[in-house]
Amino acid sequence: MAEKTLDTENVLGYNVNAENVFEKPLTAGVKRMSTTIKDIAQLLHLSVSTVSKALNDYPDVAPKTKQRVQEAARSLGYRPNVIAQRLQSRRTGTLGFVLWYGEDSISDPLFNELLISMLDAAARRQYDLLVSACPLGTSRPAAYERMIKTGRVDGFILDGTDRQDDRITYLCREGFPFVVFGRTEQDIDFPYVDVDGCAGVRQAVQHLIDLGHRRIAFIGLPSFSFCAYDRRLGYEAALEANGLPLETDLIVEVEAGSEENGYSAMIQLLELSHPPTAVMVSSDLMAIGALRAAQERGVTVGRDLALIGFDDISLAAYTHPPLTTLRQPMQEIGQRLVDMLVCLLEDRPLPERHVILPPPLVIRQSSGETRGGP
Amino acid sequence: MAEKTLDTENVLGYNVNAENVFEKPLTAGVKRMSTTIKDIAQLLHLSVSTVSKALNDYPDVAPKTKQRVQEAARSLGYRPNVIAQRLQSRRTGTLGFVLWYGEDSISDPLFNELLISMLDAAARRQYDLLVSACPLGTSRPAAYERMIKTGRVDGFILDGTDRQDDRITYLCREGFPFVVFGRTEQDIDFPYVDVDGCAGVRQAVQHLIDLGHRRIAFIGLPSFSFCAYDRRLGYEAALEANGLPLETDLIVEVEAGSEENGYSAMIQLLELSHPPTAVMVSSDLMAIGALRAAQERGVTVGRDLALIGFDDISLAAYTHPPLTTLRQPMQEIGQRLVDMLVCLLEDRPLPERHVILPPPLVIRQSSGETRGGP
DNA sequence: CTGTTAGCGCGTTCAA
DNA sequence: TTGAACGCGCTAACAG
Repeated sequence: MAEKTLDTENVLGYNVNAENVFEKPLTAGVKRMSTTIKDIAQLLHLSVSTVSKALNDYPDVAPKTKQRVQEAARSLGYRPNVIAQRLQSRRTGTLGFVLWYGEDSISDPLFNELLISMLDAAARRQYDLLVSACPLGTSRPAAYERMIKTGRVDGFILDGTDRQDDRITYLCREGFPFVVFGRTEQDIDFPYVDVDGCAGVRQAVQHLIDLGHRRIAFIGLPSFSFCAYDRRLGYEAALEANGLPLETDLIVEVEAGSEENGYSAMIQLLELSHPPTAVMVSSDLMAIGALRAAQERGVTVGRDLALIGFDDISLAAYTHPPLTTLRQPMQEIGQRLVDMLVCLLEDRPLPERHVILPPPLVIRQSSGETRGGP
Repeated sequence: MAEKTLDTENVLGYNVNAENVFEKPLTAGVKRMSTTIKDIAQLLHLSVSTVSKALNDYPDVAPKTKQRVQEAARSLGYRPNVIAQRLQSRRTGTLGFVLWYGEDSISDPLFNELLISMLDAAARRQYDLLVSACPLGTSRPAAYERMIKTGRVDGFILDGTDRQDDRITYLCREGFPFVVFGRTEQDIDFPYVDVDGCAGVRQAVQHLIDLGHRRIAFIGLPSFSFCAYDRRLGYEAALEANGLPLETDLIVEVEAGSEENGYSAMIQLLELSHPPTAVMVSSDLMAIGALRAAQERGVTVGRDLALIGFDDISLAAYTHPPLTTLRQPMQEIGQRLVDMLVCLLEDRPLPERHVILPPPLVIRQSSGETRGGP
């Protein structure tokens, strides 16, 4: 959202973030498209309530009328108006997802997969998914509060947790249903699905150690993010378990997981007087940047340098060399998030309140072959 | 959506696509969260309608009461219930977007940008965007029909048009509002935004010709897709304008714009007895695959071979060598689509009914420097 | 200026 | 077994 290429400008001079508490009512433009229960009732000389009951398969309707009604409905192409159903039932049948975007997170390659799997699972459960995009930097609880107060959604799916996450504090206090992709360090219990970044990275780094590496660097994300911190812990744990020293020179923390940041972090590592022989990178996009940096400096990844990423984005298999990485099973994650939230909303017991999935280590060529001693 | 990793399976055995015309009503679980107009009315000993009018700034309310009401509303954190507003106004305030996904289109890198810009523009106009994911292969008009009949949306945004597009035929016949990213060859007039793929590719190929290339290949998408065909026309036009022959050997059409397909198309071209010296590729993702193929075969892109992509995805700047490409201004496209549809919905005149944006040629290293004759 | 009445389309009492 | 009456929360027409 950097550039303002559009010439139509802020057409109404409308400022969404202003203290404009009262959204103006939707104006005019009435159009009738679909058939209603009333139409069927009139056609069949029945009462509206009988038709309604027939359509919803109530037991106290004569089988004959039930059939007549359903046939009429079918032939008229009747579909119940969800807005009316929602008002009546006081349930929106809608799951909310707020997409927090910054300059960099716009092209997050995993988001597509998460979105599609959530949409798919939601549709299967007869729910809509309402996605709302908000720029990072605005108050986060406020965005959720608005959706709650205006009655748009029944519950939320959150992702990208911070170690201390104000959204979770807020939603818990409100008692509004939600599930989370990710964990926090807060002393609050909430339902979540997460990938075990710590164990995954630990396994990956162990793999590097087993290959003979001793100077292993780490390129990570800002440690206020839970998963960033979690992954880093895995890195530290692996070193410690193998009696290797933790050298601060070898740890680079960047602001966002972009290609460019991976590139410059790698340059920084390569310029060290005693550069690492292996690098664990917290995201594939950054790993691709790191790959480019190495290539530019004449360092052959997979031979002179071992590199492991995180995510297993679709391109990871096609880099040069193909990227060893930890795979995030986004399909399963999205599906489970939706299933859990729907359980919550329908007062069904949750099979598992906390799901932690292991990210499988996908070994390709970037981590190289076994090598000699240090 | 290839794998079925989830063990919870089809929990209810519910089949969305079945002839299940009547969605079961949303069950139980009533919860009161927000304050209503009624609450304010009771608190202030006023009638509901007066409060409503005060909130909506009607002229026929005493300034004093208006202020009292607005203050009460503010302090109670009142937000109008959008569901009720929608039922009343018979407008959903919601734009619909159906995301058609296949195996490959899941990781379409441009979709993120389109989505965010649409969400952003919609929010600015006080509209929600309802995204619905449907697998390719199911009836397309049916998906839109369902959203219309159930009263979920006021209008649609379509993308990825075919030269003959059944969705457009359907929506036109229904007289339901929609705008399109892309054009068709049908004899129907509808509002659209599109990128001039023909002119863009023509310019790109001309650039290659100006660099001295004479054997220029084309890797394209299936020609039932409008933009695929459009781009190919640009390729052919450029050749013809320069008196170059059209050689069918040099044209490869793949099924989808994946990295792998770009790779194998490129391999096919390189194995020709008389391979091309330049290749115009219809998408960046495919161009990245083509890059890999060239590299693998020891062909140095930017020197031995010129390569141009299409899209300007964020990674295009970071390939090796950086990719010359035609940039699709997704921000502007998404914004314009939303603005146009909102105009339609609010019966405001459309500034432009047909918008065709030129895709700027972004010259990087993959197209190489000027070279000698053929 | 305010309040009463009506209705958006639906599901759900409770009488008949 | 059917239908009449009510309410979800809101806006809108009309009386007072």
